[in-house]
Amino acid sequence: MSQDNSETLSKKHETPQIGEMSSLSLPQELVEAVELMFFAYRDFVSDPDTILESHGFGRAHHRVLHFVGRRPGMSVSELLHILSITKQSLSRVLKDLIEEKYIIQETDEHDRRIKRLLLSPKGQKLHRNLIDPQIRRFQESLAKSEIGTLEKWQEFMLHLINTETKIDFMDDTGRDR
Amino acid sequence: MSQDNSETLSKKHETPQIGEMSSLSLPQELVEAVELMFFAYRDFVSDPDTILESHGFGRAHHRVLHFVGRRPGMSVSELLHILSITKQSLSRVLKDLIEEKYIIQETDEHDRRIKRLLLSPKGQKLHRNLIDPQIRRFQESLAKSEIGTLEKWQEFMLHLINTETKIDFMDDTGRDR
DNA sequence: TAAAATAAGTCAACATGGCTGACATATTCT
DNA sequence: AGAATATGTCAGCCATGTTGACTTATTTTA
Repeated sequence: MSQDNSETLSKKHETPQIGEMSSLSLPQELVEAVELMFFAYRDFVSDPDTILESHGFGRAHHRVLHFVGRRPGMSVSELLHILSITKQSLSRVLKDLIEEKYIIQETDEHDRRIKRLLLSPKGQKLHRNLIDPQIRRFQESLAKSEIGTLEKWQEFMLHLINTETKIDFMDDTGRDR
Repeated sequence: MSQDNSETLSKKHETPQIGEMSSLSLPQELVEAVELMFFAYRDFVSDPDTILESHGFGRAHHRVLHFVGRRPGMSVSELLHILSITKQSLSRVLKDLIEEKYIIQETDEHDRRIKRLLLSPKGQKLHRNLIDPQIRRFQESLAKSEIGTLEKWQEFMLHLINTETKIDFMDDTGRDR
């Protein structure tokens, strides 16, 4: 990825560039960064789809498996909060996962209204199969990158997220940075 | 529930490789990276939603506006290819954008089957309003990051995407062919 | 202890944006 | 002339988001 240019876009149409028509021009490398977000995220999440499909699950199931796997014993409302979806949306996928015994519910011992969510061994196995290709993709990318890339990438990605989300994320990883 | 396993913050580059392993532990910082992808992408794309909503549009409309804006004069089939969706899916949103005059179609002068897509001034303005908060988010994050962060971030993100997609991305930025 | 708040679950309806299959039309290529 | 290509359309299915209204347990509180 080199930078600069934007004058060398000798395309088929004589194209009015966005920057020219607007009052101010945009930093071109950040417009490209917007697209990097789109493409990288799309390809990154595409890996687990085949596996999910063979189980009759979708990405919503994946997310639930992931967070329950990462934070075993979390309550339904904590899960709702992290996912930022409604309980009716969650309900559909959570029901599937519980019925097919990927996720186990245990009533909290101190407050019997709360149900703690856990992955069954079956659920752990699926979770692992889903995350493996994503970890591998990271490792392959890191192998092609300079030393120190991961740390800078992490730093930048963390800055991109909202403060409220950041709190969730910290809670989720249980560490402070 | 959130009692957290140690994890040495030192040498992150000696991570266990996960080639053919069954129940070994995963490199924890890469599991966290999976979540950074999820949270960062979600918050990143959340910015334009309010604007879109006020126009009665969704994210699908945004993507079309974005790529047509970035690559004016592209054909419908080129757009389909970049978005990796079916023409029936595209049709719904493209129809809206054309009817409401955000996007203009011009028949190609040499092959009258092909329709070249362009943003109208109205479309350019909306595109600009949609991308502005995302650019701003990047800039604010960069301001908090070390020098050289963007380049390393870009490098890593580019490595994450599939080869086929990479070709699209390059074409899209009109460079390195 | 009765009332209120909380946690979880359910039903119903609706929106968005993916998908497939089947066709129609205009245009260009062979 | 016939095949291939680019675009568009109809119809329906599916996953996953939304809102609103309501139920059932259980715990907290006034």
